Amino acid sequence: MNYKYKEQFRQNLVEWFQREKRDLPWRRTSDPYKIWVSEVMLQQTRVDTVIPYYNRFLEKYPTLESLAYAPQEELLKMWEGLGYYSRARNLQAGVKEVVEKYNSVVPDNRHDISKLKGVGPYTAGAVLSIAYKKPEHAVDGNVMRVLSRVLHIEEDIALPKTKKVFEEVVEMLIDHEHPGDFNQGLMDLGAMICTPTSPKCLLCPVRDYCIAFHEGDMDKLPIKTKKTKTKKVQYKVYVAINSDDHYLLEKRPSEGLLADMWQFPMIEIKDDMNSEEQFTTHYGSRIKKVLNNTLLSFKHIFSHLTWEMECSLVKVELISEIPSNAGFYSKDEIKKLPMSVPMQKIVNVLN
DNA sequence: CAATCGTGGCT
DNA sequence: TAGCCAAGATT
Repeated sequence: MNYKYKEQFRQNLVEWFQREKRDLPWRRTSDPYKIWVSEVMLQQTRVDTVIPYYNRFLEKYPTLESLAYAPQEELLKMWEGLGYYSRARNLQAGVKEVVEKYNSVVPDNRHDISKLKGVGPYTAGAVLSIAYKKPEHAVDGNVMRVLSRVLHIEEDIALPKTKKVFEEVVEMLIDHEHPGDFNQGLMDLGAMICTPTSPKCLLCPVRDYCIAFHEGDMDKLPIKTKKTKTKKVQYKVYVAINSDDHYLLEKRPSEGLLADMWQFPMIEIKDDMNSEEQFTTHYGSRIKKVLNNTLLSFKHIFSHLTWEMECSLVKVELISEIPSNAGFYSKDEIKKLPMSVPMQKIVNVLN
C-alpha cells in the first residue's frame, strides 16, 4: 500500500490528539497493569460506563499482586454490571501469570503478552504502544471505520480476515515516535469525529487526506454485513423463601452465559411441561404457598438472545437434597453475591 | 470461520 | 419500537 499523504496524515493526527485528547483516568498513568485493566474493560464497552468501574477496581486492586490472588466472588462483584464476565476471569488469570512467570513485569513484546489470557491482538497492541511506546498496531472498530474512510477501503469489516488488512495499514502509517498517541488518536477520532453516523468531517484534522470525504462517500463506509438474530427463551423464575425468610439462589456453571454468576432458580418454559414440578424435582423444595404469582415480568435482551421472565414469589420447604451449587441466603448475604443485571432487577423488587 | 459472550445508549 | 452500536477475545 502506497499512501502519498502518509507523513501529513500521521502528523496531523498525532498533533490533534495531543491537543484535543479527553482527560480519562487511564491517561493519567503509565503503569502497564493499569493500562491493561482499562483496555480489557473498554472491550465492547463505552468510556462513560467504564470510568466508575475502572476507578473502583484500581482502588481495590492497585497492583498486579492484589488482583492475582483476589477471591473470585469478590472479583466478579467488582465487575458486576459491566458484562462479558469472562473478561474478569481471564484478566485475573493473565495477571497471575505475569506475577508468577514474569516476576510481576508485564511483557513488553507481542509474542509474550499475546499468550496471556484475555489478551488478543488489539489489547496486546494497545498496551505495547501506550505503556511501552512500541510501534504496534491496535486495530479496533474505530480504527477500521476511520481508515476505511480515509483510504476508501471497501472490504467487509464484519469478516475476521479483513482485520489483517487494517493491521498492515497501521503498520505502514504508525508514528514511531508517538505510537501510543497515534493509536489512541485513531480511536479518539473515531469516537468523537469520524462517528458511525453523521461524521463531523468539518472538524476533522485529516479530512484533507481522506478519500471518502473527497468522494462524498463517508456514509457508505465502512461496509459491514453481518447481522445477528436473537432467539427468545422464556423462563419461569421462582423467588423462593423458606421458613427463615432466606432466599433460594444458585450459582451458574463456570462456562457459558453469565458464568459463575448467581441467580434465582429458573425453569425454561416449554410446551406440555409443568414448571412447578420441574422446580420441585430440581431444587428439592416443595412449594407450600404462592405468595405472589405476578411478582414481576420483564424482558432482558442480550446480544444474541432474549430472556422473557415471569417471576413468582413462593414459600417453600426442603423435602430432599438441594443441588451443591445452590443454597438459602438472607437478604444481606444476597447483596454480597455477584448477580447479573436481570437478577438484580428481581432483587430490587424485594422489600 | 461463525457463534458466543452483557449492557446501556442512541436513532 | 427494534435494531444498531461500542477501545474484542475465545472456541
